Amino acid sequence: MSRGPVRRPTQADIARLAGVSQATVSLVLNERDSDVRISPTTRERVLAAMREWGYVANASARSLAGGQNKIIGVHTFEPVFPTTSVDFYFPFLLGMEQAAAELGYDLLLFTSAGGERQVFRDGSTRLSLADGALLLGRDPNVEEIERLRDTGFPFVYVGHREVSGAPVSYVAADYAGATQQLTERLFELGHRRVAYARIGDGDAQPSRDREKGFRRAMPAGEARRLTGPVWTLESPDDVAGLLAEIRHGGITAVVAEQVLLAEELLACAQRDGMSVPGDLSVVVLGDSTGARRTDTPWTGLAVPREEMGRQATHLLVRLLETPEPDARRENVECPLMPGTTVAPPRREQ
Amino acid sequence: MSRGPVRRPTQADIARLAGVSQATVSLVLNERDSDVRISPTTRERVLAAMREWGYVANASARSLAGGQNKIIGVHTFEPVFPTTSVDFYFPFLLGMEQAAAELGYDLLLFTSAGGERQVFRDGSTRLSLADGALLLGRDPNVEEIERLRDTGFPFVYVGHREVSGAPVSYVAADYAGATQQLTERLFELGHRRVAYARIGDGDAQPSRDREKGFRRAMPAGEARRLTGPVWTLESPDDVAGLLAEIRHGGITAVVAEQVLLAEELLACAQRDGMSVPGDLSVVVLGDSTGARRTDTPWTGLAVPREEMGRQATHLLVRLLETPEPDARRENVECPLMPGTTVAPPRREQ
DNA sequence: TCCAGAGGCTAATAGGTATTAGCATTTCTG
DNA sequence: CAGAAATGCTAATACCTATTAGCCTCTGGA
Repeated sequence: MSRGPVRRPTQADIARLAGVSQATVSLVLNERDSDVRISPTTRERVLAAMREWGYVANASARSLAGGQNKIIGVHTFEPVFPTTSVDFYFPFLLGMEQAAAELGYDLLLFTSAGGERQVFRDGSTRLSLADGALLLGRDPNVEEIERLRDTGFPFVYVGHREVSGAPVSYVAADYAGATQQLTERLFELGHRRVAYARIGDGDAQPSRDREKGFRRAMPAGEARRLTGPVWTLESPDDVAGLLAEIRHGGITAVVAEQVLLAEELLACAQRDGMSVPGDLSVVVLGDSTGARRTDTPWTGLAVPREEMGRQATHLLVRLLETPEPDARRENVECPLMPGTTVAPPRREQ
Repeated sequence: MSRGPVRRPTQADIARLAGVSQATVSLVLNERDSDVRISPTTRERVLAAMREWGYVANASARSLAGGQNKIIGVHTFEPVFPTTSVDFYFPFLLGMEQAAAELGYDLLLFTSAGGERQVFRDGSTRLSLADGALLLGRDPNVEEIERLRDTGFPFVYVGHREVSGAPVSYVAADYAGATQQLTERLFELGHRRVAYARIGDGDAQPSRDREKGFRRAMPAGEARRLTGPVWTLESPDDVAGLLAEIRHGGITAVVAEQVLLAEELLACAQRDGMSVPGDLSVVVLGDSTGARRTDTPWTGLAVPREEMGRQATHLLVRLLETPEPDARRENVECPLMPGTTVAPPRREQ
């Protein structure tokens, strides 16, 4: 029988109904242990009226007036759509969902920025409907992040972000640590010459972190360059050349940044009659989201996306409830996958 | 250097700067072709001031003044968590996300209802933070749906829902139609005795719809009962007995409600030396979300979850923008999966 | 009897925007 | 040149909540 949008009851309506003032309704609603006291009788009358009329605070008014909404915004810099992104995106969301539920917050997914997924649009942002925000994306617009930081709006980036000017809060996977451990394990097994390889430029933060971990695992001294070369390929087509270099250089183990690279390497190696891990150990630093063509159980790391989502949410809520002037950074350990693509090097014949 | 949140410039600030009134700033900002005109000179002055000071409209104030929030609420009656639900839940969400993005709405995920996932809590609901809501869940609380309907709050259920009293709007998969087509196809292939089987009680709406489709495909007349028996098993353990009945009754094709049932049936049949589809054709009415143990390409239907999410979102937005007194119901066709588990019956020897 | 103090509540205001009635000025029309 | 119409803008108000200063009443003590 509902004809047209029914106007939602406001605090003023409830106040009229309960025979009190709007201010009293607000005070009851927010249960502040402020200096203002409300008698239990009145409180109960107000609560009853709220229940009866299904009163719900207006989020916009509330946030305009400076109150909390118990809403966490989630902004992704890429559309979730192209289905390839789904595997990347959803585990984070899952973790956020779980943490938000525990903490009593709802999640506001910003989808409406249009194709470009900007935080600011026509100079305005809907983000501020939420109490704070989680930002997410492999290829964020750095200027927008800086601009948002400068507004003082609380947010946490999911993933390692360094921007110019003041730092921002983030929760990142500890790629460096995991890579270091994996690489050290190769040396422990007896490998002496270990290479690092990636496809694409190594400019992205996760890429830099991984390389840093690799370098940290290198033995000290001047042998370092010889011991652990880093190759950056432009495309998967270059893998054949990489393999030639590997054989030439007496390299017995490769740390591959991406699954795609590792798979290509495996294919080339097998074509050359080499076995993995018999002739060549391979460690992979990416996880298997996206297209993977083989079921090879790679030795490497897993990206703890769910845990990152959870932890970012917890961090944000901490920041919301007790604001801090400085940015906070947290690392989440990457679980190591044992896999079957690493073995001791073949003994010199 | 940002010490504390810098106050963002408001329209009043811009107005002062450009030597106009706040109203003018608002008018310039919104470029309404209203009856109010602004001279190009003034417009330019205002725009310049906005640019210079990095003016950003306050979303809360804007929606407070405007009424609509451009937010669609999403309520799930089960937690997304137990990871088994993820496959069920996310495709819907994906469709909603896409549609919401197209339509310029954001998605508010209600997670905070605590363990019980109730719409109403203490008699009030956070749902109305949003302009309207999408409800979702295999096992919803029917009373809550009725109550929500009676508040006049606009919502669309994703899935077929019938509740007592007035009807509610929903977008459902056309299980009945797809089941009917699949069953008719069996008869066309020459099967004469076709059974329907399920595990668990058939009380849920999707179950009833499927059975209805099955019955519709039956040839008319009194032969109907004999032609198409319906079995309801209590547990997978009963499948062996079911198979015995099938062989006894000369049944050559089975319409199985769940993948689990079909897989069990296949296992039993093979144990008995029967082949599928040689000796027994099997159609499956569930899709493969959740644990499936074999890779059998079942002949059956797919649940168009993404499309349902998309369509529900579109329907809701239509309802929001031009309110209608009556509930709307829409069906989404289930794609049919050809699969390899259906064949003509073996010729009588 | 007067005063102090506490208890219980309200009036008033801020917060930033959108909208509309209406005012002042200029230009057009006959 | 008077009156009408168009132009360009502003003042005022509504939207709904949170917060604070302050008012009124009642109790207990001196």
